[in-house]
Amino acid sequence: MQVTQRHAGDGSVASAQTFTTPDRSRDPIDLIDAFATRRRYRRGQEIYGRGEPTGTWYRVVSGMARQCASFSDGRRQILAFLLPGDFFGFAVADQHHFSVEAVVEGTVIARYPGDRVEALVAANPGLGERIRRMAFESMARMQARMLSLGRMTARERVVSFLVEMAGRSGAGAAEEVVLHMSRYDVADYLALSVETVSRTLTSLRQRGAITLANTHQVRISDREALAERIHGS
Amino acid sequence: MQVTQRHAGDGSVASAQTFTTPDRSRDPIDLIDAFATRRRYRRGQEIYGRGEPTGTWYRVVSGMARQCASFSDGRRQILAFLLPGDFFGFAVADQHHFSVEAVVEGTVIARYPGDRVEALVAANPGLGERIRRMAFESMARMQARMLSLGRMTARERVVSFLVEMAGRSGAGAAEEVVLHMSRYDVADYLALSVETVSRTLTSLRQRGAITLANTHQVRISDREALAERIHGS
DNA sequence: CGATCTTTTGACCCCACTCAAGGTATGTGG
DNA sequence: CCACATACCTTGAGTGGGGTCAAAAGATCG
Repeated sequence: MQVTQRHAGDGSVASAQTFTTPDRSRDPIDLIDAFATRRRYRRGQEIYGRGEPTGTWYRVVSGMARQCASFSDGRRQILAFLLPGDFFGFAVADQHHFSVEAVVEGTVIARYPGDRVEALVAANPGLGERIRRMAFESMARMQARMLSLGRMTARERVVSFLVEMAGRSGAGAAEEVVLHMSRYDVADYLALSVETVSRTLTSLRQRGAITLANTHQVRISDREALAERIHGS
Repeated sequence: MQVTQRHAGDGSVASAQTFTTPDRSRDPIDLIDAFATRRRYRRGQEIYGRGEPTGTWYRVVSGMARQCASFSDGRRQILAFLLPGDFFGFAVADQHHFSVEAVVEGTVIARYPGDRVEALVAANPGLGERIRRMAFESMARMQARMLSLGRMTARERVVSFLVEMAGRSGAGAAEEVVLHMSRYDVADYLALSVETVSRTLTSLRQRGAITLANTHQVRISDREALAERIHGS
């Protein structure tokens, strides 16, 4: 059975928080793993949907997820791609406003009961500090995205997406990027049409800025050429 | 002396956090007022700029501020309008990536030394919880803005802006909105051109959805007519 | 009351979207 | 293992929403 990727959601618009954890041992965040449960998801499968009650924390263990908001007319905006180590799902409201779905087959997600996290935080100030820190980092990332969505051209968005993914996936700024998500996902992340994403990648390849080993393996062959297409600062 | 409103920044692109406090007494956040200092700002005056060191918390006492990112080529994106009660300026990085400027003459800002806030949080878990809550609320608001910037038409953005401002300024959802900021600010908040903002407001007025007492006083005369232009959910 | 900034409106244009069609992966069932 | 179905991806042609350029009227302020 084929799981539909495009429009797999149920017409959701959501609200949940996401942030990344750097990997150092003795990290207070690992305390919460004491009461984690894990679950495996298929490609496109929903981890939670719009309207579901909040109160659970989640962390990507392996694979990848997308947090998305969908209009009833089909328009979709991916608010974030969630990579291993990323937390998501905490909200102040009592219902989720945005859904989260697995992007790759076999994505594993850890779940943490919200009340037990809170109890642990109350007893452990270092954990609270850690969570605040993650929240602030997540906010900074969202602000950068608002810039991108609001004031960058199609090419600038695609370039900064490639650079972002290169920086997040590999250790440091690798030149080889594997885009596990579809062009549709990229388009809805960057608020462009699929066709524009495809055309822009083709154009970057023709200009020698990138090389495409196959559809999902991008090599940044000329970082200068890429960078020069992002104006200002 | 006239302070330039447009392009008042120094070519900034920034990173700071913002969130609102609801007003209930016995709010743990008020503990930090013990070591607040206040300052008054002129219209367009910078509260802090891109590149300035972080380590201070801020709260709008009265007036209004804007957090903005500017490209060297003149493109600007306003990330947030900061109203009385809103906190801003906290960041994980050691330098601000985005500047904050006063929007209205005589805006008063309270400043709190970051290390003293942290010390207080360490001694008072309720305060930490409160800050985390504000951060999550801020994140939810940013996610809604990403939707707006990414997937809404010009009219939808203007409409949701008016509704947002009506909800934030008055108590509840007042029908009378006073836009203290310029059309340029609105445009850069919604990632539109000034002309498009102006044209859209004119169009909404002609359709009877809003009434303009003067340039900055908007009355939502037909909320239905407004709402029907925001598709889906 | 002149200078500067803000707002509006008009004319025109272009970047990115839509529509369309063909090619390429990917996966499932026989 | 192959055939078929169902995505997913790319490219082309044409269109349109919102941007740019221009100009004039309206605010605001020293």
